[in-house]
Amino acid sequence: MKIATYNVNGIRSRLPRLIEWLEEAKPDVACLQELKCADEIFPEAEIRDAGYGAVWHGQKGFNGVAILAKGCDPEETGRGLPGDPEDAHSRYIEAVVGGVTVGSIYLPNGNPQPGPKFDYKLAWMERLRCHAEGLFAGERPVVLAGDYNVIPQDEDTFSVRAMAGDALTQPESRAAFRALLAQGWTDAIRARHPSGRLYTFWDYQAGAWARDAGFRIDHLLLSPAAADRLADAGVDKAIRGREKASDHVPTWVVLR
DNA sequence: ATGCCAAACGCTGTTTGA
Repeated sequence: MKIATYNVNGIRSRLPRLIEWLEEAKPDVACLQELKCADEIFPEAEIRDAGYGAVWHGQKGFNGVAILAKGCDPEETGRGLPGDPEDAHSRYIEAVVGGVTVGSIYLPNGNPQPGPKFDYKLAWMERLRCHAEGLFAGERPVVLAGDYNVIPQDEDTFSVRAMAGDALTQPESRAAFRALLAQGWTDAIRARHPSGRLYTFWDYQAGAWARDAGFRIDHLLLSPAAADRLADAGVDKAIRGREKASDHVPTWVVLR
């Protein structure tokens, strides 16, 4: 069972690239982020024609998350991260597919920091930790996949110095990510590739792709029951070099 | 210290965000 996460950066402008990747990579489950479209204009028909059922939590202009499942409809188990009824951002959706609970996460970027956006990021991470604790306690296979907007360690960025002031590398961001992992989740890419640079994002600006100035911010966290089944994990790096590419690339695991 | 870029929105540029 192949489960992928892909921040598409606008599902309508990315649709040909998304369909192409679905046909090539054939994930059983695809968690999408940054749909940047309202619920009523989600391209359900095109995705169904490509062989995927979907659940989505959209938002006009920015944010928006979805879960796609090959040959079936994901069974939605939640939308919106619990813990703050005032939070109107569409950044979390959860579903069960083939006995695996899957969460699609679009964690706040948090820049500029310090400031209210960074405070929102940290509060969101604490809410995620609380929700993840409940999922973890269920002792079932769970995959929390998405754009975490956290560079976990120095080797996950092209330049520690360039990113020193960025919300993605702040000690508070890293500590919150570690607190989540400390519940017992497995960072699948690092479990499979303990060392080396495996970036998942390259900025559109300043020729970042051409000079391989990327970072690793798209993660798949596995509960023990899912980690026991981990067969492979990887990053579809070449996708970034295509015409009209997202600034993120698909990142995936294979579970036995 | 700033802009580099891209998408959405909606209109020939502005806003938002990464």
